[in-house]
Order: sequence, then C-alpha cells, then structure tokens
Amino acid sequence: MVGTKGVPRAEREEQIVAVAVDEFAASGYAGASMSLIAQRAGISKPLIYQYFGSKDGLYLTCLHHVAGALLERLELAQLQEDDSVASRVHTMQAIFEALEPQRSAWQLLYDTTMPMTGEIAEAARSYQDRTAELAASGSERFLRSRGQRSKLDASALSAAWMGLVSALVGWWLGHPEESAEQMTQRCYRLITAILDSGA
Amino acid sequence: MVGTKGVPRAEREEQIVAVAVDEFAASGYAGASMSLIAQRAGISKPLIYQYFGSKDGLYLTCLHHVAGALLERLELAQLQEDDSVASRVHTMQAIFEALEPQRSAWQLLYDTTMPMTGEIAEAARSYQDRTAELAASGSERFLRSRGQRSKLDASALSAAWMGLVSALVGWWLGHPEESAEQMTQRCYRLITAILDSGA
DNA sequence: ATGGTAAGTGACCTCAGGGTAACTAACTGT
DNA sequence: ACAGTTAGTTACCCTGAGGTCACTTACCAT
Repeated sequence: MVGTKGVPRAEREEQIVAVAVDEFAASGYAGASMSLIAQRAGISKPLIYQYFGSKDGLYLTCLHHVAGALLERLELAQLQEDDSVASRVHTMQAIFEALEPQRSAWQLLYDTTMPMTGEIAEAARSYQDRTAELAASGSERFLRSRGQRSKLDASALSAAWMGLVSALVGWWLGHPEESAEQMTQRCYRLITAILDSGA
Repeated sequence: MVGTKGVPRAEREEQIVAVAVDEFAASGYAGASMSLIAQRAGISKPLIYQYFGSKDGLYLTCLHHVAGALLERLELAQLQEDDSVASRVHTMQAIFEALEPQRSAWQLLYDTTMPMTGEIAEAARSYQDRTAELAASGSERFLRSRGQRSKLDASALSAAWMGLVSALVGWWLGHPEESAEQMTQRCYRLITAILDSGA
C-alpha cells in the first residue's frame, strides 16, 4: 500500500519518537534497528529518514524529548533538598513522576552503546553532566556537613547515588504495576530502615 | 606473514581472552568487533574462530573466566556478613579484590547488548541469578531484622544495592590509580558518613 | 477539474561484521 | 631427511543494517 494515509507530520513524528524511545531504551543505540522501529510504528523506513534525517537525528530527537523534561523536573526538585539523607526521597519522587509517562526513557541518558564522538555524544554528555552536577553538589554538601572534604569521596558518592537511582528505575521497569507514588513510598521505607539501623 | 609464530595454543588463548574481555566490557557484546579483537591481540580473525568457534563461544569463555572467580570470592564474603549495614563493606572489599586483576570484567556480567536467548544468555542469567541471590538474601535478612517483611521491598533494595555496587565499580574504572584497598576504605568512610547522620 | 504539495512506499545501494575454505610455514618425533 | 601435526594467514562469502531514489497516492487551494 502506497500513498498518504492522511496522518499529519507532527502526529507521525510523535508516534515514531514514542516507538523509538522504547526501542532505543530496550536495545541501546547500537542494537536498535531502524527497520524494526519503522515496522513497529506502522510505517516504512524512508519516512523516518525523511522526517529525522538519520539514526543519529532520530536518537537526538528522542534524547532531547526525554531528557529535557526530566532535567527540568530534577532541577526543580533540587531546591527542596537539604543536608539530610531522608530528603533524598524528594529527588526520587521527582524522577519517578517525570518518568511516569514513559518509564523506559531513563535508559537513553546512560546508553553505553552510543558513539563516543559527534553531536549525539555531546548532547548526551551535556545532559549527563547536568544530572551529575545535581548529584555532585548534593553529595559534596552532604559530606561537607559531616566534616568530610575529600573531592574524590564526593565524586564516588555521587556515582554511587546515581547508580542506585538507575537501578531503582530499572527495577521499576520490571514491575510496571507499581505507581510512581508507590515507588516513592517504597524508597521512603527503605531509607528509613537503613538509617534506623544507625551508627 | 604466514605460518606459526611458535606461540602455544594455551598462551594464545589467554592473550585473546584478555583482549576480548577488555573489548566486550568497553563496547558490549553487540558493539565489540571480532576483527578488532584479533587486531588488538596481534593475530588474525580465523585463529579466534579456530580456538573459540564463534563470537558466542569467545564471549562465553570470557564470561566463565571472569564470573567464576568473582562469584567464588563473593560467596565466600557472604559468610562474613551480619545484619548491620556497615558489614556491607566486606562485600565491597571482596568485589574490589576479585576485580583487581582485570577491573573491566564486571561489565560482562551485566551487558545489556547480549542476545536474550541461547546458551550465552543462560550462562549470564545463571551468574546474574547467583549474585542476585546473594544480594537478595542479604537484603531480606536486613529488612526482616528491622521488622519489614515486604518481598517487593526486599527485591527493590536488592536491585538498588547491586546498582550502587555497579556504579562504584564503574567509578573505579574511571580512577585507575586507586587501589582496591583505597576503594574499600573509601566505602567505609562513605557508609559511616551516611549512617552517622542517622535518624 | 486540476496542479501543487504533503504523505508514503518498494526496490535498491553500500558497507561492516560474523564466519569459512584453502593454503602455508614452523615445530616434533622417528 | 621427512611426515604429521600445530599455528597461522589471505581472500573470500553472506547477511543485515544504515541510507537513498524514483515513484505513487491522497489532500487542498484556486
């Protein structure tokens, strides 16, 4: 079947991006197949190229679409943070809420299979840096308030925190029946349990 | 240049596996190139196929080589654990020490680009399950000792813990000048700082 | 009605990467 | 010396994935 189906470009682009985000998240940049994305979106490959130019172009669009909203929400949540560990739950809440519309989005930011050079790498790095900075400033403040000043320790703590968040999001992906709010409360319970064990 | 170079098979296999582990860790199963591995190992592609049969065969060998030692060490460390959070540092120590000879090994276990079916997937899943079980039993015991009995919470905590460990190993990869012992001490400092903040 | 434009496709090109066939040169024991 | 085995290579095949060309059909303004 050939010829237009009467679907306007903007709408098609949304459909394609939705499918692509999912596919990129599941298989990574390298593993994802343009043909498969086209097939799953119910259109043919050349249409994707007409709209997005290249695989990089599509990925870039997906990345901005996904990371833009997330970062905005995250930087907002940052303002509610204080020195306490418990307040970290706010960050988790922000992430869960921002991710609710398309949970798999998170994987795009930390895809290890994307090329290490070029526009797409720069964009990803830029988003990664912004999230890392949020985590880092929090970690440093946290450690300083406890009398530790090692830059390296702060850097490691920051990495650990981001890995922890990443893993929880991954767990969430495997438990789709859980709502964002349930996840937030779960985090609260866990953090409390860990801290109560104290000293 | 053609013909033997006088290197016995066992030795060559070791060289190849060493390079392959590195390459698989860096680019993932899908992204790694057999040609590149051959080139970096200083031999030609067919020799790899002669020795390992296929890409899957090579990956499998790498996986067993790497995960076997790690799991053994990890299951040993498990015995030193108690209910406290602080004792988790023993697990970290075990991981750092087991990984010292080839740090990038860790990535192999959790490569998301490997095929989801076949012998290699089963092997990976088996190793993942063994590590997950270690983490899970620890998490469950930990939560139960604090009066919480939710299976889901334990599962999430387990995932979070594994993500945290994974991230710290990743951080270590980016800071090659740090020794395993320094990493262990760093973990001790961080855990202490978090717990001291208590309640 | 009709021409221009937007939406859409089948068939192809190109090239990288897994995998193989056929050949060659050095060791090793008799 | 020489035959057999082990270590090693060059040159190739084939599939799949990114990407493009030429073509087709529906919508829309005059």
